[in-house]
Amino acid sequence: MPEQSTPSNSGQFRIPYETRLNASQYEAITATEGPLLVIAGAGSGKTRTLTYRVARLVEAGVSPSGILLLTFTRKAAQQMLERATELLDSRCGKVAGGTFHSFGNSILRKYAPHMGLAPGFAIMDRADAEAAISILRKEIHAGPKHRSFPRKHTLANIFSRAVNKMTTIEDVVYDDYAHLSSDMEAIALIFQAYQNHKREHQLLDFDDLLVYLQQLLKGHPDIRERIASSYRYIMVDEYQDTNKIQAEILYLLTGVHQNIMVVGDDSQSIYAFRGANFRNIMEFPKMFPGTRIITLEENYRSVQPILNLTNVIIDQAMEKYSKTLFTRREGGSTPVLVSARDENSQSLFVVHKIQELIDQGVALNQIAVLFRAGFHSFDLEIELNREQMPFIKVGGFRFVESAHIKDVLAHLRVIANPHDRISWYRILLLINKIGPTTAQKVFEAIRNEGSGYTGLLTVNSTGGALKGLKRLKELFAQIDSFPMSVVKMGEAVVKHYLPILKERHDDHPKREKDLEQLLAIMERYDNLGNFLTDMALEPPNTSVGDTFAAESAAKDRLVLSTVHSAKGLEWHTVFIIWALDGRFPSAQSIYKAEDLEEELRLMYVAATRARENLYFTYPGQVYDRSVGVMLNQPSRFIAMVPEDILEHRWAESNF
DNA sequence: TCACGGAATATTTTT
DNA sequence: TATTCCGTGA
Repeated sequence: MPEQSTPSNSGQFRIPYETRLNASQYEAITATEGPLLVIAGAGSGKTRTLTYRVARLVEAGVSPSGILLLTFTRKAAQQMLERATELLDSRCGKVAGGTFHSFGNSILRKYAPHMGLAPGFAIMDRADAEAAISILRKEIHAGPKHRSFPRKHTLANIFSRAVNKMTTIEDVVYDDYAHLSSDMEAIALIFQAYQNHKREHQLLDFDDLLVYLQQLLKGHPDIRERIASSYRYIMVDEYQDTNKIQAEILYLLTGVHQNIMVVGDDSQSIYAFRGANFRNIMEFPKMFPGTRIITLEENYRSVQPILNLTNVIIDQAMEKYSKTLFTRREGGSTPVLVSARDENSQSLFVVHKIQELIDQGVALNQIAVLFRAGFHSFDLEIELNREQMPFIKVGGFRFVESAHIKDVLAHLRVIANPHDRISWYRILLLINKIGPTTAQKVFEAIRNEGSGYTGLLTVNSTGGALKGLKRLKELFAQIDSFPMSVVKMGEAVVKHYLPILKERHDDHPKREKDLEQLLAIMERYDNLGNFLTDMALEPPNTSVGDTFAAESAAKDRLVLSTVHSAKGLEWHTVFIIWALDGRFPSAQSIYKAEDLEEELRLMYVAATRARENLYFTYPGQVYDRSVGVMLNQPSRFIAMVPEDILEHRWAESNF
């Protein structure tokens, strides 16, 4: 019962919380009742605070299943709960934790019928959504064609933005895509068609998980009460990156008790493109009157010279809660800005410097190279391979997005949901002599059968497609004939798919290894639906290639990461490459103050990852064809920083 | 109806 | 830089 959880004497606790935390952190973990906002600067022990708070609540006797910890990735939640388990005991592992999306998923599975959904609804990832939009786009936009009608990718962005900001398609187009306003009607029509499509096929995209959850809570007071009272203590990490729907969900969830704690740093808000609004954090006290605010300003991560620089960076922001980080960590060297002749010389500089660091005894996995966009590391990856330096790449183009993985997943998805048109198309188009028209016909036959992929058997194929279709039929007949474990189904599909893989991709040995990895993951599942949901909702974050295998084992590898994927992490030494004006900030962001501001925060996030050493590098003389200019200036966020805070150097030309 | 080749074109970031 | 679009030949 809640009364138990507000003990005033710390004597009953086994863990000496007060000595393990600083005064502000301790205040944050003991203020368990009522709304609480923690403004936590970079490296100020945010994760530590959350972890200890979970442990203390559990130690105080709160039922673990009554605690909800919402984080940005499932991994973040897992790590915090593991850490809490180490601190206290295994009860902490029973705390409910995950992302807003995964929370939405689990609640909706339970209450699906109340929302007119089948409990077995499927989740569409971004690629699925775009594929569906593409089909609808062609149907609706069949009329007079002009070249600049938005692509599926742009349409998906517009739709998602409107949903996450809880506004209309019209508003989004006028505000953010003004050049498309002449296509307003068609865009709105496609959006309607997309919504209908999802409804008809029992499909939910990422945004729907939030929308349906919000509607469920809002429209069903009885259910809301039940859920709200089952989670007595709610904690939210990275609150600066939540959007309006998420804020509303929290509001609805905490109506009963108001025991909500959110942690965040407005200076680290970097997901506006996804509808996140850093003002959420400033509005929290208005949403929850009586909010207690605690600020964590002591930085435990970086040495003073690094903080000097990061403070200069963030001082350029127009709008922020003011806080100044300080550290007691002494020594450390001044961050360095390195000019390189071209991209390759930048890569060589980084490789060379890393070798130096290793010689000095720095572990490879304590070094990270960060960049604005996934492809910025291509050249460096080539050099790393040449030097046989092991690395793992996080962010950018991912494992599950690669064609061969998607192909295999599509086969599994139609087993789980025979009405999955997108996956059927994908499968059928893999077969020689089958194009869109034939695929359409086959799909109609399957749909008319109703009872699932047995409909495939009714297709009497003609012409060249015969052979391929026969193989496909055999595959499904085999899977259908007797119950199989998830991984056995996977093996059957892979066996069927291998000849196709070999024919279509000249680099098939590499891709074959990826498929083995996929099978290894499947072994952990005993339910196909759960496997597919996880692959959509929480796919492995690492990029393609054999690096993937090592996800669990903490191997000694260099980390390459997008800045977004580096959020919350830290390393001994950090390199920020492509710190070139026009790349970081990106060229398309410099026209809008808002966008530029987000780039600035992104640079701040990147720089605050470093504990001891921080290097910025940029290649001179890069031609940007999209803008038609030569880029040769360092990022405007650091260009004017004086030498005593940021040392300027040239990469030696013999690299 | 499919497959292929050339031209246009838009370019992060992620649940 | 790769994807996506569009026209042509089989």
